Amino acid sequence: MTQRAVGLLGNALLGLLYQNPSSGYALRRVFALTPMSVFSDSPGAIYPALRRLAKGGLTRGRLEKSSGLRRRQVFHLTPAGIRELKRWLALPPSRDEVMRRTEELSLRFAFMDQVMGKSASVQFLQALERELKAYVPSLREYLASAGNQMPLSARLAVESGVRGYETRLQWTREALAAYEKKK
Amino acid sequence: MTQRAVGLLGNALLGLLYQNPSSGYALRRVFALTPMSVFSDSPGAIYPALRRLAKGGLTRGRLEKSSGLRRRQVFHLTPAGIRELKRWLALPPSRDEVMRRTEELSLRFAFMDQVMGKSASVQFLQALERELKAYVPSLREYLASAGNQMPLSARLAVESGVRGYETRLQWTREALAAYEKKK
DNA sequence: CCGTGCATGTAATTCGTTACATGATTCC
DNA sequence: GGAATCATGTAACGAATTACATGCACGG
Repeated sequence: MTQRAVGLLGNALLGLLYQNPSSGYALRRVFALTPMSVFSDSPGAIYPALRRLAKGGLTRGRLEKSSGLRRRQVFHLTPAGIRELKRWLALPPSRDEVMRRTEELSLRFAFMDQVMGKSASVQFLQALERELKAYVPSLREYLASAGNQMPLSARLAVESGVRGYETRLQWTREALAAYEKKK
Repeated sequence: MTQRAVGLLGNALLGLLYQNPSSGYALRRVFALTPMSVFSDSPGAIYPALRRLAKGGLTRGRLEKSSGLRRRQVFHLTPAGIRELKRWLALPPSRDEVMRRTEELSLRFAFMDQVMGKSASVQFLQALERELKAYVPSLREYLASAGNQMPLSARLAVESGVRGYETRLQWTREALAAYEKKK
């Protein structure tokens, strides 16, 4: 049982490598140049993470000598790596993630269609909608009861957070509609 | 020059202690029970952070013996602590923060009225609006150009992120209007 | 007397950040 | 020949997570 967690960065790397085997440098550029910029593109984060994945048997690197450039290693997933990626993607969105780790949920969902198929994506969205529908009202209640005694900027800051969750809830509905229309 | 950074958690603690001196336990409960739950309420995070602040001369603890409970330390800000808090709050929202560290911006803004006054809050919102107005279109462009080749769930995930920024932009306008009305 | 809440802490481990270091190639 | 880009790494440090440990007080 290789039940050790690989961390969020590790899973992000697995997801990207599933789509196409890449070098560490190519992965860094994805983090630097696309909206996946939540992750740092620093070599001190990426290369050790890639090494951990390889050491855990989840990826394997192939040394490319062909191009005239400096030796460059292209990583691809092993069967164990694919298993780990699927295990992670199959996790339903937890309450805790919905409340404080939205980034991780977005990342999981982004990979979902390709790796798990549309029906998994729909199930994920339905579960997410359920959780948000339960959470948003409790935040609104907090704001209604505690907001009056708060300074304006503090109240507005909380309001901004609540609006974020409400927007995400609205988004799940539109996303579900998009999957409906596809069929 | 005590120019060492105290970290996001450190600044959150300074802000809370400015409002009212508290024990570590009381601070933990704030993180556990209010929407400030982005921060962990684990003792392994809070107590070492409080100790760092005290060691840096930013806070001082007073041992309370009065209550029958176990000895309990109530921390309050020193003048240096207030200076550090104000220095942090005076930072304008950077592009990088707008893109990837929204939490920190929200936290700064939440404390702003009390510590820096309304005009600082308004300035902060104006700067934030400027940055968001510049950033959102570039994200929309990315989505328009790269979105077509992406799997549906990936495109929707990016869309969710963009919507978040758009919601925040809308919020800055309403927040500015709220300050206008107050005058 | 046992669980729950108040209250504070430490140790091991893991991970990210910052900064530094190296080396090849291409373009000007 | 020097800058920019491709490409990979390490070392020192800081900080969070998890898990454990302690101890008082109160209600049932």
